[in-house]
Amino acid sequence: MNVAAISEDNRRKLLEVAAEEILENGFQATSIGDILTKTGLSKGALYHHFPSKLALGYAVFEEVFIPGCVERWEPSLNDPDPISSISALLRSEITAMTDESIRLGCPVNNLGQEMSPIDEGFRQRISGAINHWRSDLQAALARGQEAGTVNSEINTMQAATFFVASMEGSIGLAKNAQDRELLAVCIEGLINFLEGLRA
Amino acid sequence: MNVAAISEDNRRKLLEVAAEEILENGFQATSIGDILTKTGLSKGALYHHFPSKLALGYAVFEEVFIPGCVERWEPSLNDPDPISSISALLRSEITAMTDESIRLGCPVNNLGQEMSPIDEGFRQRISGAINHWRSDLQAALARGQEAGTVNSEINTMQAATFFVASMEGSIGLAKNAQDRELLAVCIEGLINFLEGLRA
DNA sequence: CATATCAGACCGACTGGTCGGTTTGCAATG
DNA sequence: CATTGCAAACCGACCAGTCGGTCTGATATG
Repeated sequence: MNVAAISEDNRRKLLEVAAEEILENGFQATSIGDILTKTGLSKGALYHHFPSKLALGYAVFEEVFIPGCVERWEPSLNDPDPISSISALLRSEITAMTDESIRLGCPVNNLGQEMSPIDEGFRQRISGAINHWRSDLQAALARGQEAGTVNSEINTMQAATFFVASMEGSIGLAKNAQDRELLAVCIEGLINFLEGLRA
Repeated sequence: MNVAAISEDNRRKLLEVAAEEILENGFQATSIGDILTKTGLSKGALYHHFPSKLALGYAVFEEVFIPGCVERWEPSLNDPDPISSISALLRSEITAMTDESIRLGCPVNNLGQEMSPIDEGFRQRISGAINHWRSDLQAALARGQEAGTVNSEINTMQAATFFVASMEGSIGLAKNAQDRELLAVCIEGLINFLEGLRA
């Protein structure tokens, strides 16, 4: 492995450990020192790759958290019958989520709730990602309307927005309670909502 | 004003300033020093009234955040037609909330999202408060069923739980976007949901 | 009524430790 | 031999929390 590859490897390691720490403790309470201990790297390495803790946080968001979300949702959002495929995705999440991921909640929402009021850089990135999700979902519902799987009379943007809000709220409730059953109850509500949008 | 009253006054001042700081910065990022500066009191005063920062945080939750929530929701939860009165409450919140309160979100949920994974004391208090809210809402819906204002076939606990999740999610979305219009769109979804529960 | 006593309320300097960030220098590599 | 990549020592600021001491006013006593 050449030097450039090793360097890139160290950068990824920093990003991924930082992501774990931020998910566990929040951004502000995440310690640079802890990240270094866990990676086995030094301050020099970290500040070689990232100019500041804030820049590291932004990079974690863009290069770890967002790709993780996109990967999970993309298939359902391109399905001509989005209601069925999203319902299936939701149902699978109930059992697929680990206890840890229930306890830690949604990385994007966590960061948004913590940082939006106090850092405009985070807020814009997170708000942008959520708007992206909303409009992708809206587009999926609109395509569903054309394909005849979604009721043509609904306001797709309103439905997409409410869905995203309820989804994040559901994950948050289950996170606080540390209770998979509560997640299941909320997802049942979400699926009921989606089914109500059918043609 | 006698000594005991002044002392109690200082305790309240500490609690209220601490509440503001926690709401703005989160619990972990709240600095004891900042609270002291804003109150004009000293370390001695704070640690005379509260044994630790954590104990101060618990007291803020129980004596400031929770009473504020209860006060707002209690009337609607005792109404024989909860769907109408909650809908009215939600509609009034759209205009009644200040820009600042949109930016800062729900104190209880903020604290829950931040502290649940890392402090069991906070988690249990917050989880308890949310369960209380859920079961009060469930009871209100059940009374609505008896009074004939709520569809007798719905699962009241499931509806109450989904409502709470969606409500918190809606506030969170608007907080992140710092956008009152987004709050209005989400609340429209919430009201649609409630109207769907009518007898 | 005057004085002594004492406890609760409070002050602020100080402690050990952690924070994010900087600097310096060295080893490996192209 | 110049550059990249990183290690390690180091910096000042700030953190929560402690502690010795002071002040105030209520109560007990003569």
